[in-house]
Amino acid sequence: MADHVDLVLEQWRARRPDIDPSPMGVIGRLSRLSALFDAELRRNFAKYELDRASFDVLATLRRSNAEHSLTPAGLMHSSMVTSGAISQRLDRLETRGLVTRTPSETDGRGVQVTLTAKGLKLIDKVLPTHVDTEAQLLSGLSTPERDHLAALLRTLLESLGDKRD
Amino acid sequence: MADHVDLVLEQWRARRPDIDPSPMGVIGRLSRLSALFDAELRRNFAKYELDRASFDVLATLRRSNAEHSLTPAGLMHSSMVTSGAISQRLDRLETRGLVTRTPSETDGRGVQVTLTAKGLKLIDKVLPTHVDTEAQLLSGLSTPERDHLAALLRTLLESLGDKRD
DNA sequence: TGTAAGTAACTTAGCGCTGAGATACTTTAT
DNA sequence: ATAAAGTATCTCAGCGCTAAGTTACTTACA
Repeated sequence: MADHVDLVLEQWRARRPDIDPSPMGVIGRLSRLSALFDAELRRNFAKYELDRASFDVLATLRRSNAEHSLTPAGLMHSSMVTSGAISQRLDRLETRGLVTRTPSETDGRGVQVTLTAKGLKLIDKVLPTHVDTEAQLLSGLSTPERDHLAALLRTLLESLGDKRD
Repeated sequence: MADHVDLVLEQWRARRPDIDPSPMGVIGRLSRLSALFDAELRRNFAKYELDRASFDVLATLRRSNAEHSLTPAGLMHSSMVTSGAISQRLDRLETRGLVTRTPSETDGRGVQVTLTAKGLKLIDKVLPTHVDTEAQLLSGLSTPERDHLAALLRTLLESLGDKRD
């Protein structure tokens, strides 16, 4: 049994036997899987005229609180993109009537982003199909394997300083 | 102990208790790690006036064979991007004198891409620092944990049809 | 042999993101 | 009270990618 990364590792060992390429065995596979997952999840989003960026914002608002409401800064922290990207995502979602921007009552600089009824309806329709797609993508592993994988990835994230907030 | 994804899972269980969000425990962490790794590797590439795209091409040529030479199609298959992206990457690398494009002798449509001496020197300088950076990123796991993680990721890649070629 | 289908590489419009910077408001310190 | 520093959001030029389409060549077959 061998995947693409096994070939790459073999090639490196042949051409540069002085270098231990084993870290690529983890990081190469991880980034390859990430790309494959992304492509597949995108196919599902497209059925609902969504992309990853829009889905991320809608889903983050949906799960955040009962009001489905956050600041742009809150969305930024959750999404790992810059503030400029959030502004542009919100422009698109606002144009489509899926979210609203309301000035903060307490802070003149602040804005509150809230799911509209239309946005709520859409994300609640897409979410189950999204989770189903993810489950499909993981169906090559048994449940204990999946749990073990999640635990290893969590250890790694924690070692890199990933925090709850 | 909890990472950012644990928080997300809790939020989903609170807002949508009818949906089992556990697939996100794997896929969410995986894509988060991929983004963190990418950012850190980029910092290293930047020291050598490289980006991920250029590094990928140079490294693929370096490990491919003794001539350090492939077709654009070969580079495309290895890199998971489109043919248009490869054309543009090669434009940039050719302009910098790191690779050459030579017409194929047997196929009038074909092109052979080869590392120049300058390109070879650069990739051989960057490669050890790249692997070191990767090893650093994985230092939160023990060696057996790393091996186990690589094995689980390989199983998953194989289940998704990832092949050696 | 001629032509249709297939293949390799390239071109380009459009897209979303980054990084830098601008704007407007708030907090802190004097 | 006022200036300086800090914060929240937005704007925009530039970048690399995708998707669609083009060009040039090769292969298969009628």
